[in-house]
Amino acid sequence: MSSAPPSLNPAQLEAVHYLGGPCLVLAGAGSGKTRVITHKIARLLQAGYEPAQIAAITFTNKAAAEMRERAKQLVGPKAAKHLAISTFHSLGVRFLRSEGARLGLKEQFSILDSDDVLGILKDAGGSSDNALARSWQWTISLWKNQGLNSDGAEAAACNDNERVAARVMKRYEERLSAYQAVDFDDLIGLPHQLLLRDEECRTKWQNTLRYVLVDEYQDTNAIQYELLKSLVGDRAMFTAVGDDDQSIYGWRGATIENLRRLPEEYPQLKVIPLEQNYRSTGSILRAANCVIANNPKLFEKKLWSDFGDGEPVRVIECDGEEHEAERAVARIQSLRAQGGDVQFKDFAILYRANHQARVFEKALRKAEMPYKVSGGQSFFDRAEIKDLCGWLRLLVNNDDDPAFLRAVTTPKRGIGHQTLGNLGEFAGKWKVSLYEALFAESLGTAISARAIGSLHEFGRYVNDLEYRARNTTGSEDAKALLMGWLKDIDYEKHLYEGEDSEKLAASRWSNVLDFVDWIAKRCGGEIENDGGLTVETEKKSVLEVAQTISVIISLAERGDDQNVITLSTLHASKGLEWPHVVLAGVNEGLLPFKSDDEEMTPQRLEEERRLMYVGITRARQTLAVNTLRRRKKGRDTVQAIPSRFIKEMKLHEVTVKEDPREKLKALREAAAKRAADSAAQADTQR
DNA sequence: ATCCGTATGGTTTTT
DNA sequence: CCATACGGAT
Repeated sequence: MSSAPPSLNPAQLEAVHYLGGPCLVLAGAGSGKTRVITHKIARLLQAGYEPAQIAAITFTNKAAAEMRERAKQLVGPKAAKHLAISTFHSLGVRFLRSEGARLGLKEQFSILDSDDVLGILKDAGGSSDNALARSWQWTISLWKNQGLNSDGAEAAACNDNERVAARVMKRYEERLSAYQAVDFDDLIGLPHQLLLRDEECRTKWQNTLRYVLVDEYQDTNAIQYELLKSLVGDRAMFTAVGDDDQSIYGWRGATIENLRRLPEEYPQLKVIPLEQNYRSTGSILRAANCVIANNPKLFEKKLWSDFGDGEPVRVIECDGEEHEAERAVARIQSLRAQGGDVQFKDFAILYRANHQARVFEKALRKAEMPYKVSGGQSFFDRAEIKDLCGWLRLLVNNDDDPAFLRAVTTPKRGIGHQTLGNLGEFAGKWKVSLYEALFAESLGTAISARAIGSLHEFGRYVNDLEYRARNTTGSEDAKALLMGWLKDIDYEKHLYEGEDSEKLAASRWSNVLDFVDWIAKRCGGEIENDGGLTVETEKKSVLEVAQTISVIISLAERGDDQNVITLSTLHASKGLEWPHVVLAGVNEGLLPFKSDDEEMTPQRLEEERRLMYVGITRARQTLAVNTLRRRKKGRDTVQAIPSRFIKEMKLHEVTVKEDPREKLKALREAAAKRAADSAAQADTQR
């Protein structure tokens, strides 16, 4: 974290204490926005609001958890516990759990993730083509975010593809309601619809959440804005915190229109810019300001800090990708060699596109330096692992409906959406889980005898497996049990049938085997040779291990405490900071990114520039900007020109009007580093 | 028509 | 490196 000042600065104070009406805090990078939000929460409590009446909305679970943690330190655990700090989506879940009945949704509805949705769309649209199904998913999501249902979409469809998508959407809607399931878009869209049309409900919620704070406001999309508006009502007691210069999710539907509209729709809006930065040196901030100055401004804002100039921003010219990676490695080594307490975790290498990570990974491995690639999809996100986790979750908790749906359909066992729809309806009527409904006496009234047969068979199998999982301990037996299970459900065959490429299916199967080993190992009982001592680890049942999987996953996904170099996309780096940052591949075509088939509009370029701005402002002490002289394009290497953003940083037009002694010191250090750098570089080139 | 091989080229992603 | 696209072969 940045070194926080002992007290709030005047702008922060104003933002915290203004409770009189709608408020927009323009929080520049590193300006202490989380601090403002948490202090404002404390201020609201002081002003007489109940914790449960204060909502703070973020975009990611991680941000929400962090916010709650920070609030806890300020207002104490008791109050913090009741604060409504959550993501847009989990607020939607909470809303629908309590109000869903008004929409015919049972309390225990299921939430589908995007893989689930893809599967349903392929099924509903009768296509096994992933790309096609994904394009439907994309189109449908866009429609939903405009507030359209399938009828509206049908009318709005302007070409054949869209008309097909609209028809698929119709069937998709039917499936969702039959399964008593919603997708991520519904978590925002349905509450919005309900608030709009049900006055009683609207009043109730406006009285429940009396003050709303929104973090990363520049990332909201059109429907989130509408939801917010109906949530705060005419009283308009809210604070939006955001930075138009860090809006980098336009391609995902986020719109800075929402920032433009705010002062128009709320003329009494209080706008407070936070311009003092507590993160970066003067050189870094100057470069950032210069770059962003090329964008038309929505609100005037200029970052400054009183840390002094620090190291100048360095532009590093490289021959090609490999050379760039070598130089980055050399740079890290030389900065560490300079002494001080420079850790691996103090470094980040940031790039535009994921594939750029490869070369760096290779170079870091070669230099035996530890690193992590953030943003790369986790082992547990793979479809095959999610399938198996679905089964395990069902064993742990029979009433986990999404897990039930996943397990009952993987692999296909003659239980189709018709049957599941009926089962879902039945379960909804009697307010029981799908699994419970399975064994109900009166199920015969809702479902054909044949289907009941398959369902009962499935239920008995799950029951039996659960029993065995509970009573199997030790890794040997556990492995046998798990392999037996996979054989029973014929999962390997399922993989090979579901995948047209044999190679891919084989790699999926090998992931499955890894997963089995991973669980089995945790069941213990193995004789381990630990430093000459023979230790028999404690035995656990398969079911016990299954119970802890979600915890283990969340632990594995974190790992912020590890002392490793971070490799990350610029997008994923937003909100984070490192003492030393390397921006990789800052060349025309890559950053700003230019695709062959899409035109570079001014808006596009502006978003790319904001991306550059985000990258620059991640750095606390040193920033290196890499350019390539040649870059790989497919087979051959082509000439590459430095990004226009480099010129925009105006690194050479700097007139330093700081303490001359500071300047001298900086120069000396820079010279020393250059020497060390080129020495290290010469080394690696040997 | 379908399948397999090689060629080609490559954004960004949370819920 | 991996996914998709397209062309040649069956």
